[in-house]
Amino acid sequence: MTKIRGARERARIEVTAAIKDEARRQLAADGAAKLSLRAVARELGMVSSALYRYFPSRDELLTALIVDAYEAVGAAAESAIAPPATSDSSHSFVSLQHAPDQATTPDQAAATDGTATTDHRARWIALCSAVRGWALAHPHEYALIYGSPVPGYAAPHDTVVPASRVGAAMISVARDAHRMRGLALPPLDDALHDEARRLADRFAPDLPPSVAVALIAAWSQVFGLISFELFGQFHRVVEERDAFFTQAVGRLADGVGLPGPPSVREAQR
Amino acid sequence: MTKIRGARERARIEVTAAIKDEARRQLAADGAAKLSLRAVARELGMVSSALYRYFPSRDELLTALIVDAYEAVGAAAESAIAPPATSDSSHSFVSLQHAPDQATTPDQAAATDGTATTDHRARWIALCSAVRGWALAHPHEYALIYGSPVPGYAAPHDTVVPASRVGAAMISVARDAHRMRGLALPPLDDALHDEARRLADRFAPDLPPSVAVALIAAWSQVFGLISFELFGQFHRVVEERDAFFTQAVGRLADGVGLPGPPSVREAQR
DNA sequence: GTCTATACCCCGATAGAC
DNA sequence: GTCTATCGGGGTATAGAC
Repeated sequence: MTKIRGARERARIEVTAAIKDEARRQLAADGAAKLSLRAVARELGMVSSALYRYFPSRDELLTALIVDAYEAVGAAAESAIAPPATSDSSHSFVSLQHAPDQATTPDQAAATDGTATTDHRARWIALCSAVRGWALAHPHEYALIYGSPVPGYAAPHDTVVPASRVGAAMISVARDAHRMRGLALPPLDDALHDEARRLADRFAPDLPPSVAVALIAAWSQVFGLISFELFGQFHRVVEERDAFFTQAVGRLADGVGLPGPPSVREAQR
Repeated sequence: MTKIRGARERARIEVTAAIKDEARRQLAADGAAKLSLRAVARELGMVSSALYRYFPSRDELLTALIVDAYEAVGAAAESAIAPPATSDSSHSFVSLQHAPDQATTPDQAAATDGTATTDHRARWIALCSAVRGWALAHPHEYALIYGSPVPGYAAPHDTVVPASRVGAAMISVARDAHRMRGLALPPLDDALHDEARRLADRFAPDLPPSVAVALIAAWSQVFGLISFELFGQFHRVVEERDAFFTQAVGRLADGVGLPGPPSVREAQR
């Protein structure tokens, strides 16, 4: 299916990649709203009309960049929670190498060798740190998918599956914890009973409804932390950002029901 | 100081307001990155060069819009936590009327008549709901200040004080709770001891350091919830958004140490 | 699939008359 | 303070030759 058939196809794939690379470069300089086919073409030494053979419009190019970004951050999230290698087969190694840009923070490594009780929590923190690492490494692509919507651009349906990968990874961490009876049940407002059922049915059929609600909230809150850091709201406010982020997502893990080390529970109240 | 001196000044003020209004209208249509003085002038029946008498550049106009937006959302936040009227003086009434667009959610009204124990939590929820209400009513101005940074635009120092109003309001809720001994101490990672001290010294000198850290995290997480709702990530995911938001910020209140009703604590574990 | 040429739009900013 | 005119850029998209 993805097999390269001949020189023609190969060339097309390479040019397409070159166009997207240059477009990403321009994204960083001028933002998504001003992404222009002409400028991309100019920089590649092509003439603008030639680009239309690869992308039928500016919006299609934008869509390709958005999908790529969602796939990249999703891959970073997934590889951060990859099971600790069934064997050291080349397969799992490749999958780990798949997102070379992801940040491997010290905390992540430190947390990984914890006891079985803290394992799920460590995976959650590793996941969140990987997403943040990708975001810090690719701020403009992050802004493209998690920042303000691009005016006049309506995301086509192609984007919804890639967009769900990070959330799905979060759900799978909770699911694993639940399977191993390592999940505490978060409280749930009465007003959300129906919504919680619906959410669980639709996104996490094997999880308790209250966990589904807590997960969605935590999901948005992780990106709240990252967006504030990336968009400048933490400028001259938060300095030790690695530690701050790790503590914050650790507390979010509490909210989802992922157990923390005893020291945390002890300090409560 | 703000007294109108004559017809000339009055006219200038009115034209300035008209320009900003039209600019806000265009913000909604095309986004901040494409805000153009020419288009504003065209729509107002002026010629583009005339605008330069009011705003020396496009960026100055953008700055004015940003400051206005921060002031508006700050005012909404502040009036949501206004003390329950020392008397029914016209002053406090005016201050409450100052942000007519803020959402007064049912939850907010319901929570307000709780016991003294839940009072601080209710104020927190009211504050967050007011911010969300303003955001839903002014999505493009919200995107302007809390969305992706405008490419090529560097925020001048004039924006930092207005930008801090919502955060300051949150701090004041926690401060009031602390004064009345209604604040539980959140846990704090060892790695954050210094940072926590610094944050408390700088932004909330009368609050315990661990609360300062928790507040900053909660601050960013509230906007994470709002941004995900506004920027479309909750599309076909979260349906009952009022209730969802209220539950989520209620749980954030727990994280900051603002006491919740007994039912919540009971359900924990 | 790439090229030239073209139609028809947009912008920020300034000079200088009134 | 508003106007006309202008400089010097930018853009999307298509037609039609090669």
